[in-house]
Amino acid sequence: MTGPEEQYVNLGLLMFVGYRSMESRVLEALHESGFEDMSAAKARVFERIGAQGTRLTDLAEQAQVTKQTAGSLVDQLEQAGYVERRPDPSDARARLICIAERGLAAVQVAAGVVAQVEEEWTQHLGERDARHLRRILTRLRETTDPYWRSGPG
Amino acid sequence: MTGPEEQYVNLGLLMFVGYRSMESRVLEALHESGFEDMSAAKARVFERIGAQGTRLTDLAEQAQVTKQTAGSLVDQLEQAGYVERRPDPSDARARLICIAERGLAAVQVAAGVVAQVEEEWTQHLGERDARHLRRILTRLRETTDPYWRSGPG
DNA sequence: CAAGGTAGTAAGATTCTCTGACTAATGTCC
DNA sequence: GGACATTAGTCAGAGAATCTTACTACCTTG
Repeated sequence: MTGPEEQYVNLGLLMFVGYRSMESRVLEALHESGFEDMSAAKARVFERIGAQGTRLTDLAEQAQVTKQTAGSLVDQLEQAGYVERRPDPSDARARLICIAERGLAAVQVAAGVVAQVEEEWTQHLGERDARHLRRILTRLRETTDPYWRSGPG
Repeated sequence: MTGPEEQYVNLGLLMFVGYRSMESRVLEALHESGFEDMSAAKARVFERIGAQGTRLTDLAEQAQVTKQTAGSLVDQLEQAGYVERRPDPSDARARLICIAERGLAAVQVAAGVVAQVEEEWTQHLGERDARHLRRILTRLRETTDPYWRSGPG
């Protein structure tokens, strides 16, 4: 009780700091690599597109924005060449949002930065705690992610 | 390629899910308690106000927005009675943003929800992993939080 | 086929956020 | 002490993100 005691910080805030750090790093790298029209909001939708394409409604739910917001962001991503909309063979109302050529290039850059940041974090935390962190956060997701395992398989 | 294998999710995204969950819960409780004019953006600034008051520039830095954005949010918080600006005795240019009466009431509600959510998380993860999570995130903050330990003591 | 639900779009307002330019107080360096 | 750079904060205006309400087209179920 005498030293420079660490004041209490809630877990949500602690996660925010880490999340925000990763986001900034990725966005910064994208801007430097010619993807200057990528923004945080667009990236939050973009990064949730699955390999076989994802419906707008699912993107909206995962990113936790309304369908209209997601739709507007996808419009911009489409015009910028990051994604394309294809008809969904299983439902004529729906369309699958798929990653287009420019999007693939961005994904590669982003994946590189993510790997590097995670490596830096592992250096700081140690292999053991880094593994722990991933495992615990993954388990936490079971209670905090409304979308978790309700998605389209 | 056969089972429902857990697909790789980066640590930033994992933290986002947890952070967002906490934020939603707190905001929801505030809205139900008569603090309907509180928003996520305002809360992100508000929750960083220290016990002795905090300067606008520090709030902006911690919340990772510009001074202008923070200033605008503080204006709204002030008009809504959550905070008040007082002269900073140590610098006539600066003012200390302090939590006002209504703000204290909101803090109490928020603190209650945070405690409850953390309790739920502890139930899900187990005491041991919950402690681990806090410890690891706190340590991670040393590398990810640009404001960390650069603040006004 | 009719009724109700789901996928997505349209229009418009509000909120958040930034850039650029500015004032006033402080700190620094001779 | 005075010139100059720095720091705290505000003003003005634009752009981005987000929401609510309302709508169309398609699907599902009986």
